[in-house]
Amino acid sequence: MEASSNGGESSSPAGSAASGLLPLFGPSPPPESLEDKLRRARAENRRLAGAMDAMLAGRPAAGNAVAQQAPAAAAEPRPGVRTVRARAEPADADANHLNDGYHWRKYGQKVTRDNPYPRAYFRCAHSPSCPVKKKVQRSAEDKLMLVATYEGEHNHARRPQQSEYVSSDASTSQQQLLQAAGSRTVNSISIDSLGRTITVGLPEQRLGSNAEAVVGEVLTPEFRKVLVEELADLLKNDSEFMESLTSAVVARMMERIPGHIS
DNA sequence: CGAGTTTGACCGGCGC
DNA sequence: GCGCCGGTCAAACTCG
Repeated sequence: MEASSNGGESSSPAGSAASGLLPLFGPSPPPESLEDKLRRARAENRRLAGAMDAMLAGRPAAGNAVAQQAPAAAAEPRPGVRTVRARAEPADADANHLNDGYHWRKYGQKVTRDNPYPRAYFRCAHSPSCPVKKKVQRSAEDKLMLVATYEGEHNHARRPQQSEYVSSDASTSQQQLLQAAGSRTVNSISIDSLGRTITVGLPEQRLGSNAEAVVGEVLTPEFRKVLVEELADLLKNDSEFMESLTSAVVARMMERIPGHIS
């Protein structure tokens, strides 16, 4: 899988100064304030996870995908058809695959006239009960940009999957952590999320300690909050994401203006 | 051995 | 009718 190839961007590339890593285990606050903090963190975590879920459910692509309306100048969008653009990992420069949390079966590939890169055709693996199809093709201008076109709506839940987005339960973090625990010691933990690798550093006093011993402490709402904040930060600083988000919002608003012709 | 992918063939819509 | 093109099929193939 592309996520495990670790070829993606990292918020704190391995080998960089420790200042780039997020301190996880600061000096312990008094127990009473910790409870409050945990409650707050839990609530915020739920809120962000919910917002993210809503965003992703509305437009099926996750990964580092950015869903957007069809360009305003393009032909009127067909109902149930959504276009999603996503930056591919450089390590996957040849792959036409977009991880969006659903299970797809490829049923064809075709070179089209206006694009030197082949277009791949996928059907939801739940077909024929699920009618959703998608087409994935690299952008002719930017070969690292994948353009996916989704047709139809899934009539089933996403499959549980590692390396997707921060979920509201601990399983994702746990899987990553157990992976980390496979090694004797850890000084940072990398989590692939939204197609990016987020590296969270452990404080000095934890360096070299047994990974399994660290896992229990790291599986906390605090840790997950750090993850969500790191994710939000990544997206905030991603000009491409912000640009696409802005155009999507503007398109939605224009749709709601009576008399507006898109 | 089953699930998933590849790839050439085939089909239908569309413009000329 | 013909050719082009996008989309789909299905047999062969690969991989775990």
